[in-house]
Amino acid sequence: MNKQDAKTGIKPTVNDIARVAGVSLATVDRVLNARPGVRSVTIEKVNKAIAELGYVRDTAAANLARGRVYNLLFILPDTANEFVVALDHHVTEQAIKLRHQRTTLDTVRVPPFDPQSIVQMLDNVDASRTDGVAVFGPETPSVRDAVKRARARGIVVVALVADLPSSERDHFIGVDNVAAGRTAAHLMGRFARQSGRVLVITGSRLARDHLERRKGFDAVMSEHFPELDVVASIEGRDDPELIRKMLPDVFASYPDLCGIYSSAAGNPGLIQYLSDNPHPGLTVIAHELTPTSRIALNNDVFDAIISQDTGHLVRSAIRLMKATADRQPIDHTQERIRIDIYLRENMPTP
Amino acid sequence: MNKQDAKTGIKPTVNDIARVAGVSLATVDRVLNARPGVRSVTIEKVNKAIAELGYVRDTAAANLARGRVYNLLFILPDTANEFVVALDHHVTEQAIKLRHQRTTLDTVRVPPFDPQSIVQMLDNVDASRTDGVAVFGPETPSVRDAVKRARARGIVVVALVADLPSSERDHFIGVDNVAAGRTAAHLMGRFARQSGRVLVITGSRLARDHLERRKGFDAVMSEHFPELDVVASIEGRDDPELIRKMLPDVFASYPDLCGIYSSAAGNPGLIQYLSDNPHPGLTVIAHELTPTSRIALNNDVFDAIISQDTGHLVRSAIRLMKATADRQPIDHTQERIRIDIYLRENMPTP
DNA sequence: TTGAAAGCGATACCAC
DNA sequence: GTGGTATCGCTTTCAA
Repeated sequence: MNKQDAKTGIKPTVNDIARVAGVSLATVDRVLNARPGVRSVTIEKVNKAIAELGYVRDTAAANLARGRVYNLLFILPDTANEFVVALDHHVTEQAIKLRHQRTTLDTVRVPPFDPQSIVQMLDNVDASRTDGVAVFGPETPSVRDAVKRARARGIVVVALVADLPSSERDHFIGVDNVAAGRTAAHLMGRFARQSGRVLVITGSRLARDHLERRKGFDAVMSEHFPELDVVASIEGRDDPELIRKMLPDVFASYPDLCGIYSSAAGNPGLIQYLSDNPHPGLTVIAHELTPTSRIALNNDVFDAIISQDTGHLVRSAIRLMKATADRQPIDHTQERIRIDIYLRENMPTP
Repeated sequence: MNKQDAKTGIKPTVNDIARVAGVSLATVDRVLNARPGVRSVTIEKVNKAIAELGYVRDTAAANLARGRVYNLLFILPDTANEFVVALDHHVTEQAIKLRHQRTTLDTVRVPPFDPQSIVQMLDNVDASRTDGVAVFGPETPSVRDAVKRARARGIVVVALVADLPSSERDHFIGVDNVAAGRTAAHLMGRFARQSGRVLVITGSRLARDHLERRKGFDAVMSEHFPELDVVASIEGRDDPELIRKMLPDVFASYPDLCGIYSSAAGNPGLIQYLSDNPHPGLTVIAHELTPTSRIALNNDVFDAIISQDTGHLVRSAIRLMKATADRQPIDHTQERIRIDIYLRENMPTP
């Protein structure tokens, strides 16, 4: 006897649809996956059954039958800075974990601040071997076009950390950097012990995330903390050594410097300088919780750190690439990357 | 021809094990699932093949074959406070999402601060119908014992928000509340505009999370900010109306009050009072980002909010209960709940 | 244009 | 103690 009496409110399956629609399993599958070669009358019947039963596909079973494998690629800048190292680390970690879940993760490193390398990487991605790519890089016209080309080939492309809005990437995984800059300014304003000058250290004019932070920082400083004077920023190019060398001049020029906002990478240079030349009363706010910045926070060299969870960034990128590739819905609250504020007291244990 | 030549480095399956070990599928399964009735010699053979091939079970396939369904239960205090409402909301949200992924989620509400109701609920949980329970409640000897009994029956029990360490619960999902209290103190110390008195509003002496926060707060205040004097705390029992009524006396007693740390629930009462009786220069730090506290932050009634992500709490609890029920490994970095600090500038959009 | 039947990887019932 | 085999929900040849 057939399990006809499955009216029991349990989950309907493809078999139920086939029975109700009076067609075969194969036909149900054709309709379900929009495959050609089905009369529209039949399509109607099947769709009616689907709606009637409230059918929802069991993705796990589908992937099993299909032998579905997700091949994802991360394109990261080839810098030694700890934030990128942390991202890379998390990709590797997920890679070994997801190997047993039909997912492969690869990472390629391209020269930093070099749009052409990214373009080249993107153009080399083979749609038949790669389902999705996560890109952390500058937004230039050439990158934008390469992203568009990749997407046209059917590859899912997401922007990581720094957005590439003009490229029509599938998703952006990262924080609102304008808000991050505003947050830094708010903390600077409330923490600064006196009025005086404030220095901003930026990274590159090419980096969208850096520009946005700067913008947000300036807005809040001028609006809410007029007693603090933001002086011309220095461009550290994420280079610790360069930053360390630039600082003596800055302090010489502004004896009343009371705050520094390190909005990009290169923190080790700043920390080195400040450790060698202590400036008590100086309020320092930097980005990204890393082994080095963690120590600086513990030693009162930094007063606060604005951060984003690298593990979350990577896991979120993976989930979004898979969901997009499968045209599945997204849980936006889970994917929203928060702007973390860390003080000495609330750092997570390493 | 058989797919003998699967030496291609691809994932080994139960079939590969059976072939290599020279036994049947059924026997492989017996060994894999530690079922009785297999000679130790045979067990050896199979285990050897498993190790040799580096086999890892495909959970998706296993759950499909098994018809595995996860039935999980959340026990939450029956209060109208927004934090609990948010938790409840996320449980419901996940419930409808996971319904299509072999998972059912239920919530029961028990009277707040009432250990006996929790004990009753726990004792009534049927191990044959429920795989795991997440409990948010006070740590009392009776609750501790009920948790132990539930676990003895084979039910996974996790503590949510407030830990129940003495119960030997399977996991705790929540923040380090001592550190949260320390964080609040650090912010209070840096934000307070002058020296003076600081008030702490606690919830219940039964609530472990409240006690821990208080402990952390006091420690940092006395150690780092001696210019601020923490006065005897008031116990608000998470009751907005009660809190509102207690405040006039407090302000009368301490004209130099310069800070309030609202360490538990009941914020609406505090906000109401402060809106009716503005105290410019007063630094207020509260817990949990909710619709109400969000507005208070926006209106400068609150200076900062210490929070924990309710969506993350719920998703994490679910993942942990499932993983524990299946004896699967856990990604601790993903499950760590962060102590969030929110200023007006970095609140996530609602 | 449609259907029958063989899997995907793992489990479980029923024999021997 | 072991092995054969149907089954889970879905996909995919191969025929008809």
